[in-house]
Amino acid sequence: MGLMQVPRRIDYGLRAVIYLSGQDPEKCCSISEIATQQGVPRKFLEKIIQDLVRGGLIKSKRGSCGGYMLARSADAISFYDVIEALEGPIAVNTCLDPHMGCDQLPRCTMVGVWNEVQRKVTEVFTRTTIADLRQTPCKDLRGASSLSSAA
Amino acid sequence: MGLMQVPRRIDYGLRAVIYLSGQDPEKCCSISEIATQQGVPRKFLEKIIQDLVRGGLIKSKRGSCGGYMLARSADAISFYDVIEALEGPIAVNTCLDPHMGCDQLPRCTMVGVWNEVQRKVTEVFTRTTIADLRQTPCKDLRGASSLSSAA
DNA sequence: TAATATCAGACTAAGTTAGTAGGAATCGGT
DNA sequence: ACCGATTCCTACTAACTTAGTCTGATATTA
Repeated sequence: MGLMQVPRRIDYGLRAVIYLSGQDPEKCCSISEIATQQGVPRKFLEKIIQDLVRGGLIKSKRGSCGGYMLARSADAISFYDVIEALEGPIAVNTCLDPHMGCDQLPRCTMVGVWNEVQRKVTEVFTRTTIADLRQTPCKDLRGASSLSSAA
Repeated sequence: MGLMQVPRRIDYGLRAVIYLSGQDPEKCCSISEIATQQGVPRKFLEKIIQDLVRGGLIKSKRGSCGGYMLARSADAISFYDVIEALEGPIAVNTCLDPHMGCDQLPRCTMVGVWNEVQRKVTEVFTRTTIADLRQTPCKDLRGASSLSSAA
């Protein structure tokens, strides 16, 4: 079910970052707090957040009263930053993966399409920042989008 | 490797349909012909093409001198038609899947983003027809796209 | 030093993907 | 009527990925 579907890791990671963006910037939030607030399995979230720490998006403080906070302001963190820190670059088809390339390139006519899709997806994710997502009500967005996509 | 990557099935299925679109519309092409011409494992392609037959995109003729041909003209078959026949509808995140929905909807702020991405991807795939892909040289497309995306 | 947290790595169970194998049904030509 | 070519159908498998869990080490504060 669900072609081109984003993995749970990314959904969870984004939720965590969004949650942190809504907290006092000086406050440290523990894994348990984030996990319960966002409804994400605690141990799983722990690993995800580690990747975000290594990726430099989140700062951590160890020990008692430790926890996590954003490494920079929410409007300087894009959706794409989170996605890339967790799963690496987007590659809609293997032929766009710089490591592999297209085996039958001269005759292939699809690369242009994959490229266009990838560019559009990347554009949205790059343009959207975590700050954009803080307070927007969801019901309106969803109704509007699905109606306009149906039209 | 490769977030949001399209499965091989779809790549192979598209190649087959594109190949058929380049043949005489009355000619029946066998699996072996398509497979060797497009460099796709034969038995695997067999199953994929079956799905396209069931989806009504390809007509088949059994028996000796049998084979496959497009069920309708190439400009009436979109990329999306092939994709959907092989893998069902696109759902960028589970919360967009009508069966599941979003568990934490009132507080969720991401649905709008997923929706926008999905709409754009779907738009490209719906707009592009198999006929568009027949003769376009690939090198030009690729060079142009990657340059403009880098800019 | 005790409690509380992050950090690190191995492990697992279930599902998906990419294919293979073997054969039954069907058709054209002789 | 038969033979060869081909589609059609079902079951199977090996490798990989995903979504977690478990155990424990390390660092910090009180």
